Amino acid sequence: MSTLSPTARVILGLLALGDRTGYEMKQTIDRSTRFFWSASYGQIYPELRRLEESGLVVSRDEPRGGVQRRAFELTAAGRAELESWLVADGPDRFEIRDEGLLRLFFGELVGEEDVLRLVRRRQEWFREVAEHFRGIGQEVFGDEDWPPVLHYGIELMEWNARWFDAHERRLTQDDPD
Amino acid sequence: MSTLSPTARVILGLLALGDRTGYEMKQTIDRSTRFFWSASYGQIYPELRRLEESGLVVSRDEPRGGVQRRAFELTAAGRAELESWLVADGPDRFEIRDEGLLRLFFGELVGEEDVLRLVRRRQEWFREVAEHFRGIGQEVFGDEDWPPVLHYGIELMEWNARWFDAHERRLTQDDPD
DNA sequence: GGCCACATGTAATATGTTACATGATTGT
DNA sequence: ACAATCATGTAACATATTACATGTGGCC
Repeated sequence: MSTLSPTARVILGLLALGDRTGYEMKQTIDRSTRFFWSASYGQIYPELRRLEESGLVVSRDEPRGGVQRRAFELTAAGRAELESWLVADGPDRFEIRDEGLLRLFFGELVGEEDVLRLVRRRQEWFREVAEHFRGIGQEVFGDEDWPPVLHYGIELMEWNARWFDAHERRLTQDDPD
Repeated sequence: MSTLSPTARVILGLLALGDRTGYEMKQTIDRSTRFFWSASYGQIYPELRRLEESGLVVSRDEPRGGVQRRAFELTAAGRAELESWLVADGPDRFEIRDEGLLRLFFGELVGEEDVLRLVRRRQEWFREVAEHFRGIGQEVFGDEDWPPVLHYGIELMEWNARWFDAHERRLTQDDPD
């Protein structure tokens, strides 16, 4: 019994939400889960094959005109697997890789102005990403309710921007210059 | 000219901050950068060898009694490489992998009570991690000033806990049950 | 004719974790 | 005697990105 990778579970989830092809899943991922769980074609297609081999999904060819197209759907086993993951109690993987924080961590090795430049770039970047997320929200959901995780993403980016605002103030205030 | 991986740069940075052996670096990483940039022995030791091959660090044997021990230090080239990274303008890698958010994303596939259980577990978990970070701060820095990134980590965990508090309220309020 | 969106897939490479092997020293 | 800490390292495996190859169909 090989435990499924989180990426495999994303795929099962996307099938449950209505996606049918690898291409579609990649698009959904880029518009929604990418921020907290990304995946590339190089993962998606091989994973779909593995999932079919283990009987959690089935596929059939459904070309659109001359464009080849393979549509997947969950089997009963796949749906069961998905649901047992969704309600499980186990610890969730939580990882951050943030090169900017790394540079801030090593800030004492460079001049104050360099740290300030870094801090200001981050404020800007986080605000841009927040705006980008809002754009996606408008585009995909318009005036309907936006999904909680989209709000989470926007608010997290804004929190970060504010944290770096505050950090800039700390740096400029207690500095004799 | 092979561009250095972020992990290689962490190593250069830790050398600049005073670490000397792979073991020491691993410890520092586990106590400080792990939260936003982790690394295992399986990365550290091979990376040190590569860095020495490219002339950015040098090592010599410095056994402590009978315990073998290899102490590294930055070369001029290594220090230059480190500093040029620290002041560079390029975009910083920023990645999150959060399985809990993934489950929240798929929340509509399960019952409300299951989502609520997930949300409450996250509140708890984020508060525990915040406490864990505070513990590290006390242990390593005591009453001295704590580094900005440590505050960042604590505050980020607390922000998360509060976000999930608020989300719980949203779920229980506009629910007819 | 040319570009973009749709669509699938692989190979090479990069990155990272886990488990294991080895052994000295310190403290209980 | 034994556990914990100091210390180095590798092999197997897992995970993920990038670049490439290939082709259709719709639109301007």
